[in-house]
Amino acid sequence: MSDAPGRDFIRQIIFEDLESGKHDEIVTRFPPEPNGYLHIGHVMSICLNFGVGVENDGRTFLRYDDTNPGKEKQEYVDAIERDVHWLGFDWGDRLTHASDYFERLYESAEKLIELGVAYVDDLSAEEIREYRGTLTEPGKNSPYRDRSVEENLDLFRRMRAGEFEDGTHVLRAKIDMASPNMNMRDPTIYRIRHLDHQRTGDTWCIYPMYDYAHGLSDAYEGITHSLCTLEFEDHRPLYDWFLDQLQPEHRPRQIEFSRLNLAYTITSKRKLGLLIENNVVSGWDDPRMPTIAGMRRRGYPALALRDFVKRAGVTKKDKLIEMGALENCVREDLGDIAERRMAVLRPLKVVLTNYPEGQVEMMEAMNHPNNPDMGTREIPFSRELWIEQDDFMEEAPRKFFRLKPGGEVRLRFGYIIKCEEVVKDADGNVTELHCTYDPETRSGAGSSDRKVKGTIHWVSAAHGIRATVRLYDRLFTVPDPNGVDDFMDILNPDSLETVAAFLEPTLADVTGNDPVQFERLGYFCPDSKDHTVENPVFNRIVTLRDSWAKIEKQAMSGS
RNA sequence: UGGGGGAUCGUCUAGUGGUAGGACUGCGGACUCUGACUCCGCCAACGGGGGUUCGAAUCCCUCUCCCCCAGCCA
Repeated sequence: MSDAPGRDFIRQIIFEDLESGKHDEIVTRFPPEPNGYLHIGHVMSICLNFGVGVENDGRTFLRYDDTNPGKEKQEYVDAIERDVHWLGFDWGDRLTHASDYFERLYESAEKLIELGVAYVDDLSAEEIREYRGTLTEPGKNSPYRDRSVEENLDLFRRMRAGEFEDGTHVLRAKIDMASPNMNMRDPTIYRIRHLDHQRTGDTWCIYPMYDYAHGLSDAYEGITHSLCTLEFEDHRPLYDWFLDQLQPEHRPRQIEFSRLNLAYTITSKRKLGLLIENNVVSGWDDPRMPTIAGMRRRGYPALALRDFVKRAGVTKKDKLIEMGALENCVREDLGDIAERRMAVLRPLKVVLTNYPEGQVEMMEAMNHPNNPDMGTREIPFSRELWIEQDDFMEEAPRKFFRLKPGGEVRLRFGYIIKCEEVVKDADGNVTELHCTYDPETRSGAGSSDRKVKGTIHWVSAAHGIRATVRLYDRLFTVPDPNGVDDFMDILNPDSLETVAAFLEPTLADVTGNDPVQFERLGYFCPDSKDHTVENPVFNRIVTLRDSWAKIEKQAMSGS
């Protein structure tokens, strides 16, 4: 690890705190609320918090911020643990919950009352809002603000005892109703919720608010650096205020960084939930979702995700990162590790008229062009083959290196073939190509060193495996859907395309969901939910870079 | 017309008074039994205006733009 460049502003602060002796151990925490699935934005936070811990031989807690029963579910708790582990991080025995501290938090709240800096308010939610004032006008004090310590204590204990209905009382911090910072205008500390909590059951009917519970939980765990996103910046004075009042043994410091936004995607848990409710996607782990579960199912490697957020960096500037940056990381990782296979997504029949009927040759194919250690496999070659519809053009432009009438092309790991005849149906659609092959040009062993410009992939018609392949695209049509209220209007109708494909036979019995490259097409993996040996279902993780597509695009816009 | 933050190539990011660098994208080329990979090259930025200084992205003044905050959500 070298210094200065490469160290973001948070790591710089931590470095200095270690240098100066302010801390001799770094303790961080990743504190999700279990009210939804983790998404790409959380990957950033996870990598930062756990990364900083690992880099400094420190400790990192996975702490559930479960202070709001009703919104939180065990399903989400389980998903979060799975996702963090999958990303490659481990919290050891440091799995905690804000709810672990409910008793301590309660006691501290009584202490705030005794200190005279907290009071029970009888105002309704609506009245509190009215009393709060606006961004430009100060608020005014609640008529209940000056109750005695005894009265407050009595009321608060009765709140806990369940004597009051939801919404009738809250405990508030007594700070400053005229503060220019809205968070300091006597924020609520406890509210009444006669609701079972997923962990504490019916033990409590009052629950602490985030601002109160969070800083103290940090303190209880000895967190040194409490890293959160920018929108909590003006909560920091309140975070510090609680610590000032209660003087816990450890004093954590909150530092804020900017969220990571990905172009053409949303990360609001609420909106993601709506996509599911409206059946736009199949669930939290739909491969189009920006959730960790979705990206995992899509086939994005954990390493690629980690690399991506590392490259995005930690700053305080709003980010809207291009999709291409993520895709680049995915390709970069997969390029080295994914074995190559052949598959035809949109089949067109080719008949080799001079190839003996019934003959089958086994062709040797490299599993990876740049890494012989990954071995070879054998693929059957026969008289009738599938090739990609896109690999044939009847009237081809000059730069088209694939098959055209009278033209030649190499079949990858096979022979050079020549297109002799185009067979069409009554409507003029091309249904079949009659070609001849050159026996001297067998891959590897060929006696001819003849070269042709194009090489295309293929699958033997008699041996190909039928499979469903799902092709994914962005979910939205605009770069920043976060800003759009009715996001149903900007959905990409083509975010999922399903095709019936033919796969080379070596793909017949894959069971895991290891990624492979379908040569010339992209990276694919068996779908973790729907794939079976009987009914193979593959997801396209990401396409390959396609410079031909660019040429085509230019030609289209140019003419 | 309150408060808190932020502005560097299209995108992300380095830089802390001394040649504005990297990554992604884009463009051009080499190579190629994947139009992939790899390699080479190119385009491209300090929000505006003043000031201090031999010298400013960096310091000062000023303006502009963007984001966040009025939950008994986190």
